[in-house]
Amino acid sequence: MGRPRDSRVDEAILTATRELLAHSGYAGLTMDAVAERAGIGKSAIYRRYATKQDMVFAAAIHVPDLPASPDTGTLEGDLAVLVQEIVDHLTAPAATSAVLGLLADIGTSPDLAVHFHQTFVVREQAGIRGLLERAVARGELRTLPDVSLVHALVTGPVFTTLYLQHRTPDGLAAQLGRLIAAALTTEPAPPRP
Amino acid sequence: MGRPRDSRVDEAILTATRELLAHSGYAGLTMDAVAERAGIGKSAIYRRYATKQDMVFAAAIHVPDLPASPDTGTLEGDLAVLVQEIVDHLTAPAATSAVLGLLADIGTSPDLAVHFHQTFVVREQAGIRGLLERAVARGELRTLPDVSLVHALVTGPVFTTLYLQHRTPDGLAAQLGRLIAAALTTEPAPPRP
Amino acid sequence: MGRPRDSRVDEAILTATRELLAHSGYAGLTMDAVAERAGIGKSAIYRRYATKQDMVFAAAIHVPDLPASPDTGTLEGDLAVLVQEIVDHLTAPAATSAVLGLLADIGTSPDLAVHFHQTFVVREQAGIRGLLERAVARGELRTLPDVSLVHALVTGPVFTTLYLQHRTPDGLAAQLGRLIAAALTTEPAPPRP
Amino acid sequence: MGRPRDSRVDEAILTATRELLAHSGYAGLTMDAVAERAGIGKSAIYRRYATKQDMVFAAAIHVPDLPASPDTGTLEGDLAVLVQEIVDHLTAPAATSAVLGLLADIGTSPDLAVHFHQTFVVREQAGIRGLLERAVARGELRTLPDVSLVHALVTGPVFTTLYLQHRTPDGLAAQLGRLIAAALTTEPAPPRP
DNA sequence: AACTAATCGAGACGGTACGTCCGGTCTTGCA
DNA sequence: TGCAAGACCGGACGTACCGTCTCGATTAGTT
Repeated sequence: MGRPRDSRVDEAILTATRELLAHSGYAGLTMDAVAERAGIGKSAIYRRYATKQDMVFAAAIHVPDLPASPDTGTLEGDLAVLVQEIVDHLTAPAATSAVLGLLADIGTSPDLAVHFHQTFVVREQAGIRGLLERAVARGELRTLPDVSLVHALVTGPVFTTLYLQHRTPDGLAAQLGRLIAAALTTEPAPPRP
Repeated sequence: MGRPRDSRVDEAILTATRELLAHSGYAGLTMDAVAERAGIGKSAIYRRYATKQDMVFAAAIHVPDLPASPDTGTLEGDLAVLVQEIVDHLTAPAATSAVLGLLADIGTSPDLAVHFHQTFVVREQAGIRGLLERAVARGELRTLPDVSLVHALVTGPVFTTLYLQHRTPDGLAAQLGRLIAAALTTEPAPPRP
Repeated sequence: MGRPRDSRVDEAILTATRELLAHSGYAGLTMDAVAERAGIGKSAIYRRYATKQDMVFAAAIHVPDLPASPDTGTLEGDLAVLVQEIVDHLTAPAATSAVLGLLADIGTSPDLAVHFHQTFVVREQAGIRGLLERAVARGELRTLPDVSLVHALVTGPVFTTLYLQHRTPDGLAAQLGRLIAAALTTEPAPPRP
Repeated sequence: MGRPRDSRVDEAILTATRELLAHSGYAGLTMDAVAERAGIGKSAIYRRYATKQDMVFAAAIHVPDLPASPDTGTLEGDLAVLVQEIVDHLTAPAATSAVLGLLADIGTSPDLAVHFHQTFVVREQAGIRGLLERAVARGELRTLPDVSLVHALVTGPVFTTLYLQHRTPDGLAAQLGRLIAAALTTEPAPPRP
């Protein structure tokens, strides 16, 4: 009952957070600054998000009902599409500085850790599993590889490129798609007799 | 002139920092807490390190005169050894929480960014370049691959495994060595005529 | 036109305010707490009272159509009755903590100041004036003393006893009545020739 | 050990508090405003005073080593001097608004209550006791009156005049001295046989 | 043996962000 | 229109931390 939440306030918070993230980065983001820019009171923020981390997560980690990745017909194509999706997520101006900040703060709050895991690990691994099963069905793969390992191979290089090398990931998706497909389809050397 | 620095103070700072990093994480680490635990004054810290980041870097990022990775005779072996070195670096109790914190703070300080880049990117890529050149010399590779890409393939999955999946990287080195070697040695499909 | 105000709501507000005043004091009194305890909404309060001060005033300062103090036949007796009335007003559990809070907030709001003055100063001084005029008529006093001064002599000691000394004012009315009557009826020393 | 408190900071806090009290009153006084005006950090304030009340008390209730009131030779004169001292205390620009605010907040903090009592009640009553004993020794009084009662008679009317009537207490000291002396020296009517 | 100069522990300092709390206003839907 | 529920803005509170600074007390090397 009572007065319902004003959806314009929701929007204003998220927008202001994204703008400030893009402008000042995660560390330079202030709750008061968000409130002021959004033209709202701090209480309106804390009514929605318990901590700064929660708010940034909601604002920066744009996770709609991720549409299941399309079937491109080949393992390599599917992988390339998946990598490109991840790249697109992480290169959104707000996300870039937020992801690392949140990742660093995970040690502080178990809640945040669970939330992060659900979004990035569980969700992505589900997509990867589907993708691999299609490859098995097609005959590209003989057995289903370790999903966690493929997840690491897919997301890891994107992280390194963005956050360690600070390079623009142009062409990364295609390259990674090809390389990972090659790695997975190569027969491991049979154990010596 | 004047009184020389006390090397026991150096030790006490680094030890206390490592212990507190392992116990409270990067975000929970306080300069006052380090000083108290080390039994020293804050001025002794700031005489040595300009910022919290500098101190943590010195304490957590154990970078001795990296001994050039040994030649194991195969690309796969060399890659496995390299991955294992990276894993060992990052799984040191203090490093785990420090690396992400520092990475997140890089946006704040250009100095830190340069320092980090020198240590992680330049150094590792030099090792990778050598490793790949050996493989070319052996005939395992026909041409020298893009070093940045291989760097991403080598370090990225380690990051994902540790910081996203929060799994212990047992056996990761061997698996990654095999997969990356396979990916690099597979001939890319020739363009259709 | 529309729905008439619910008198049970009026009662609930006043009762809750008094209970909370007695329990938490003026500073600890919250509008939300009053609403919750009264089982009503905050709008019902603010429809009746513009500010917290107004509400507390209405709840704590019990001012009916003050029955003119009876004529006891002597100045001393009249004074004692008046003091006792003031004591009774101020020792009501809710009033004790409210009066000081309101007095302190007077600087903030001129409206409250006027309201307070009307209730405490004007009203009481009117009573005192009548009382003194009776004494003049009786011959107990030769001239009418300064009403403000007598007002200060009558109300001040009650304040001190309650709010500075935190003592129960047992017997205070009788004592004050006797002392003030004595002071007023004593001939001031004639100016020396 | 360590760096000693900077006495200029002490001064700056007290001065800023007094100025703001005189300008904005007790309710309008903000810790941030005090810090800003004093040109210091809030931590410097909270290192010295646990709460806003403590700070205001220290700043507004100017209580040096109260010099024992002089012996004027008569009870009336001694009383007038004492009243004037109290008036002077309370009419200091900072004190006027602070005293009521603190008095109102006493319910919140027992510490503050004790502090207040020590300063106003114990100290003043000690002065009054001495004054009355001198009057007994002189023969002006036959027996020592109730100190609490005289305390109420002395301080109460000042409170009423300042805080209820909002009048300037010109001439109040002389009037009160005369009236209270008269009240105390008048023989109570002997009980009828 | 005195002097000089830098170090040391302790802790105060300015500044800034945090998350909480309240007062007074506004907005729902029900009666 | 009244009412309960509760969201909203604004702004103060007291806490915590960073990096700087100031003490008095060491502790070398230099006169």
